[in-house]
Amino acid sequence: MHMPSHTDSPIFCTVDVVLLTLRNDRLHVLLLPRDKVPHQGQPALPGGFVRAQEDATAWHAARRVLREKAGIDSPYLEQLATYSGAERDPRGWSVSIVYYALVPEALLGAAASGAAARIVAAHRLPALPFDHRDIIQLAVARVRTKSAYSSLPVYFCGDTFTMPQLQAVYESVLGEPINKVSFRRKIAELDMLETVEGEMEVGKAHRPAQFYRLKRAYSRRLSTSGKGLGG
Amino acid sequence: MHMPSHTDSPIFCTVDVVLLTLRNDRLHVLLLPRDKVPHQGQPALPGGFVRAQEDATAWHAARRVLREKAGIDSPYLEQLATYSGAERDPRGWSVSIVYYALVPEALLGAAASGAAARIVAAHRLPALPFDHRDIIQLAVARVRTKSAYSSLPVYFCGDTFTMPQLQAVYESVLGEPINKVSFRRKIAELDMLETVEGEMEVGKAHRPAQFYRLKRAYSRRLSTSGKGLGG
DNA sequence: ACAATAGTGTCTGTTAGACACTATGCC
DNA sequence: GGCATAGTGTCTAACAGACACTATTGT
Repeated sequence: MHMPSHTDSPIFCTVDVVLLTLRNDRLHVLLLPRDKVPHQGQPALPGGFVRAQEDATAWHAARRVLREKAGIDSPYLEQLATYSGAERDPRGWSVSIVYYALVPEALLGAAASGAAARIVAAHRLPALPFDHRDIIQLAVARVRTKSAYSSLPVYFCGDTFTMPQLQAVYESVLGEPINKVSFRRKIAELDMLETVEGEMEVGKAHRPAQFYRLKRAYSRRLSTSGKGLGG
Repeated sequence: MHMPSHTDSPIFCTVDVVLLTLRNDRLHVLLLPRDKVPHQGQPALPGGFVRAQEDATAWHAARRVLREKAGIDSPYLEQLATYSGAERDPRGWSVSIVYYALVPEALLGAAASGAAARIVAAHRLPALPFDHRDIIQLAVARVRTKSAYSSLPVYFCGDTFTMPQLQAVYESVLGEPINKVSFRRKIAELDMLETVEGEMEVGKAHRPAQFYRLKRAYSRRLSTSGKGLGG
């Protein structure tokens, strides 16, 4: 059986994670200072080598990296794309299997606030090493596209939320206002939410809003409607 | 600089290609007998090791593999997903960056008919090694989804085609009939086709159909409409 | 009572699909 | 002329967005 020998195959295999959250109604991404050369100390996507002994799959490697480097266990962690080639990393021919995660800002504030973590606006990225800028832009594009016809943005919310809150989240992700009636129709159509009985948002000087949560069946799952939302 | 040493990192990196075409109004996939163990001789997706010295990126590796193993240069070759893990290949921890290609049946007949190439219906797959069955099913699902709102199926056609031919292609890919008026409205909306002046389909005992081709600007590019087609 | 936002009923313009009609080749 | 399919005009039902109205809190 012929396989490339280890000496003539300097391909190294990594995972990178684009962790997205909403802050001030804008998509933000988590950057961490690189702990290794090249670009040591510079903000970059959390990433690391795949460890064949430890990680069952690249998905598990991404989950481990996110946990080890940012202390975050994201409920939503999905493959984005794989970047590869001879030129993207000065150390040699590299493969980076990239995942994206969506988390509520609250979860992120508690966990990743240690170290020198930076949460930067996705529309105003600083200079980034490797092809991390392209990667983030693809992740943002993917999330926007998917959000138009699915329950994806729910992962930016906490366990419970009101309709106006959820609508604001969708509007932030899509970057445009959504008709209130249409929005509620679409969400009802997806049939993924249930009311949190009795619980109401209180303390505001107006009619209180009903709290909702994802139905058990849809938890950690993705619901899609045929037609798309907003626009 | 710490990198995993070659000895403790037995990860090997491959590409696989799902080449899809339409035959008898059904999606079919190209399978080739494996030239190496394991599963030597069994039909499987064309694939091979990434060659760091030769391939600029995984995309180039996929193009090379398709060219070397099937003699095909596909105009459409796009990344599908990356499969990885310790269990999927008995040789060890593997990464397979998977691409999918769309070609007209005519192009395929001429090129890949050598050797023991098999073109099998995607809905009746034989037993396949590794996770190739899952991979093909993902590719088919991806093509169906994308076809509903884009010009993707045009890649199954030759250089020129009539509207009824194109509609039949969309119907085959989506697996359901499409309203003729709606279809022509959508295609016109995409604004990606131009008439081939004068050229008409002749020899049939009925009114001849106009031939169309992709506009130069849209050649090799993908056009998407907001709303989706058919259904 | 009033301000402010939650939530709903309804109207209207747009659009997708059904249907029917015309167009144009071969026989 | 008859048949078969290409291609188009038009009606209708479904749907998304606009608007306006009611509901319910705090002050």
